[in-house]
Amino acid sequence: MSAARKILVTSALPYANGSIHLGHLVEYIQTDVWVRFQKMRGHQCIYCCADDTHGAPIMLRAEREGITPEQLIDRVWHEHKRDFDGFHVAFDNYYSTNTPETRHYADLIYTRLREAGLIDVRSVEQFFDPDKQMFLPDRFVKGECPKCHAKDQYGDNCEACGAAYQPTELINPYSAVSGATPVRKHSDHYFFRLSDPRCADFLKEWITPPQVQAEASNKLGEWLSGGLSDWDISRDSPYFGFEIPDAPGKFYYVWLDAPVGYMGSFKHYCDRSGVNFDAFWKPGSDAELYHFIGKDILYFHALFWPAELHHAGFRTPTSVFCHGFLTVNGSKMSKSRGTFITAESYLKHLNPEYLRYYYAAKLNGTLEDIDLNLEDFSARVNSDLVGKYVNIASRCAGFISKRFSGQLGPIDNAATADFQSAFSEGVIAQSYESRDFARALREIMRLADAANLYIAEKKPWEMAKQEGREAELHTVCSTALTLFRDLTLYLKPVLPILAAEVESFLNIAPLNWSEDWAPLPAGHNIREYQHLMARIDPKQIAALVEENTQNLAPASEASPTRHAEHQQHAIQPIAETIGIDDFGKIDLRIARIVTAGPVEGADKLLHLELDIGEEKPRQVFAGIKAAYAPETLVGRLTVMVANLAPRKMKFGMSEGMVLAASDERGGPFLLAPDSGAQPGMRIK
RNA sequence: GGUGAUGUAGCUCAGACGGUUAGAGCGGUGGAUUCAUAACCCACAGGUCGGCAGUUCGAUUCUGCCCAUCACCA
Repeated sequence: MSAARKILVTSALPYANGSIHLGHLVEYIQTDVWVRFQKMRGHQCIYCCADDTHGAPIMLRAEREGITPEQLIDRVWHEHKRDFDGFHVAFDNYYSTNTPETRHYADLIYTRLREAGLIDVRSVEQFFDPDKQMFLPDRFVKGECPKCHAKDQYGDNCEACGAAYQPTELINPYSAVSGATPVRKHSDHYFFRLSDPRCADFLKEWITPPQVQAEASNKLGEWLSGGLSDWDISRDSPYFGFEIPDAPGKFYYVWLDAPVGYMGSFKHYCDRSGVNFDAFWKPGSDAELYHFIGKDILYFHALFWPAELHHAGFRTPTSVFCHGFLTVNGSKMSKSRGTFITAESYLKHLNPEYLRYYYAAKLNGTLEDIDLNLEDFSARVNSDLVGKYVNIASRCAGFISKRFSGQLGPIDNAATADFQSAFSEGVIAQSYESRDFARALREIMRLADAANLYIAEKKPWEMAKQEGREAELHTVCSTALTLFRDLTLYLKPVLPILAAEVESFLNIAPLNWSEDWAPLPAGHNIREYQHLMARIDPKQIAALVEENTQNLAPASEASPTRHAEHQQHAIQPIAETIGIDDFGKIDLRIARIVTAGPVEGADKLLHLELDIGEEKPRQVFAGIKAAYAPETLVGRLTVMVANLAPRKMKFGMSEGMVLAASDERGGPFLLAPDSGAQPGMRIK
C-alpha cells in the first residue's frame, strides 16, 4: 500500500430552497463511495459539505412563508441532513454558508482580489421592482421573448426558442415577485476582473487534465477561447447574504460565497478536530483537494473558483470531478410521470443501499448522463445483490452452524487465489480510485459468480449426506465464507450498512483495505446467519412512483441536478401530446377589440366585441375584468378561438373566447400579436 | 443555429492502437440441481455494432455527411 495521503473532498452545496431528490443523490453517493474507499485504504480523507443559503430566492421564499431567512435555512438544513443521513452519506462536516467561517474566507478572498487590482466597480442598469423596492434577478423578470415572442419567459433566456438575452430586452416585462412593471435603474456593481490577462493566462494552463477531465477540458477551452467577461459579484440590498466590507448596501452574489462554503465547512471541521487548515489550503500544499460537481456548474468550479483562489493566495483544486445528469426511465425527471422522486419519499419505500448500488453500477467517472431505469433497477439489485452476493453466505452458513457449531475450518487456498490478487493488485481498487465504479462492480460480480460456481462444483450438500466427508464440507463452507468476506470488503464503499451487518455475522473487526490479505482463520466462530437483504418487490416501485405522481399541482419539469436559483421555478405539467391534426381543429384568429365594457351583474366579466374581418363583430364575454380596464382594451389586437361552439350565458350569447395566460403567479394576461397582424388572420 | 457527447443483442452496459466465429449481466428458451427467501449451475438464443458514402487487402472500430437523443452556448 502507498503512504497515507491527505485528501479533502467536497460535493456541491445543495441550495437551501428545495428538497434533496434522486438527481442530487447521484453526486452525494458518488462522492461518499469514493471517500469511503479512500478511508478504507488508510488515507486521511475528509468529506465536507454545507447548505448553500444565500440569495434572493431564499429571501423571497422566507418572506412568503412569513419567517426569517435564518429560520428557513435552519429548517431546510435539518431536512437535508436527515435525507443525507438516510442514504448513509457520511460527511465529516455538514455545515452552512451562513456562518462566520464562510464570511471570513469570503472577505479574505474579496480583499485580496481587490488588493491585486482584480475588482472593478461599474454602474449597471437593471430592472427594479418599484413595489418591492428591490432589484430583480434575471430569473425574477418575465416577459415576452424578443426573438420568438413566446410569453412569460424568464429574463435570461427563452425556454421556447432557446435565445439568450438581457432582461431589459424582454417585451412587456413584469416582476415575477409582485407583477409590477419594473423600471430601469442604475446601481454600482462590483466585478471580478476575469478579463484581466492574469486570469486568462492562468486558466489556460489550468483547465487541462488532471485538474479537469478531458471532456470537460474541451468544453472549458471553448468557453475560454470566446474570452471571459468580468463577473458581477455584488447584489444590492435587500439581499440575504454577506455585506461587502467596504461597500455598505452591497452584498456578495450567492455564487461568490457558495464555493467559499467548502472552506468554511472545512475550517469548522478543523476547529473541532485539530486539523491544520493551512496545511490543506496554502499554495504548494501536499494535500489533495477534490470537488465533485455536476456538469451544470462546471463553469463556476473550473473557471471562476480556481481564478479566485489563485489570485487570493490559496492553492487550487487538485481535480474537479464532474458527473452527468440523472434521467429516470430515459427521460428527465418528471413530476407528472412520478419520476421526480424526493429522497424522503424514496426512503419510505426502499432500502437506500439499493440505490447506492445501482448508481455505483452506472457511474464511470465521465460526464455522461446516467439513467435510472426502474425495471432494470430492481432486476439488477435483485439478481446481483440478493441472487448472487448474499446467496453465497446464505447457502453455506447453515452447514457451519449446524454441523460445526459455528466454528470455521481450514481454507482451500486454490479457490481464494483470484480473490487475493483482486485484494492486493486487481482492477477493483484502480477502478474505485478512478471513479469507474461500474467497472469495479462488474469485476466484483464476476468474482461473486466464481464463488457460486465454486460451491456448485464442490456440492457441499452431497458431502453433508456422506459419512467421512465432514472435513471436506468444513473446508468448502469456510472457504466460501472467506470469499464472501472478500466480496463484502470490495462492496463496502457502496454498501456500508450491509457490510457492517456482515461484519457482525462473521464476528470480525470492521473490514479495511490497507493491511495484508488473510483468510478467516480456522477455529474462528461466526454468528447465526440471518438473511441480509430482501428483494425489491415491484409493488414497492409502483407505490413510490404513485406517491410522487400525485399532489404538487404546480409541477416542475426542472433539470434533475440543478443547483442554486434554478431550483425554485415550477410550471404546471404539460398536457398530453397531440398531433398537428388535433391542433388544426382549433381555429385561432387575430381579433381587434372594437368595444369593451362591463357586464351588469357579473363581477369578473367584460363584454367584448371582436372584429375578425366578418360582416359584423362577434360578441364575447371574457373573464378578465380583474386585470384590464375596459377603456385600455379598445382598439388593441388579440387572439380568439373563432370556431368554439357558441355558448348561451345569462347575459347573452358568447361567440368565441379570447386567450389569456395565468397561474398562481398572476394573470390573466391577454395575448397580443406582433405589429403587422390584421384582424381575421389565422394563427397556425 | 453553433459546439460537444452519445447511439453495440428485449433491458442495462463492456469492448475493439482496424483483422480469424462482436462480449457480459439481466430477461427469454431448454436442461440439471435442491445447500440457498425458485436463489445457484450448464447449454442455447444469433444483434446489417443508428443510416449513407469514403479511405483500406479488410471497418462495427478511421474520415465525411445524415438521422435520433442529451447537454452547453456564461
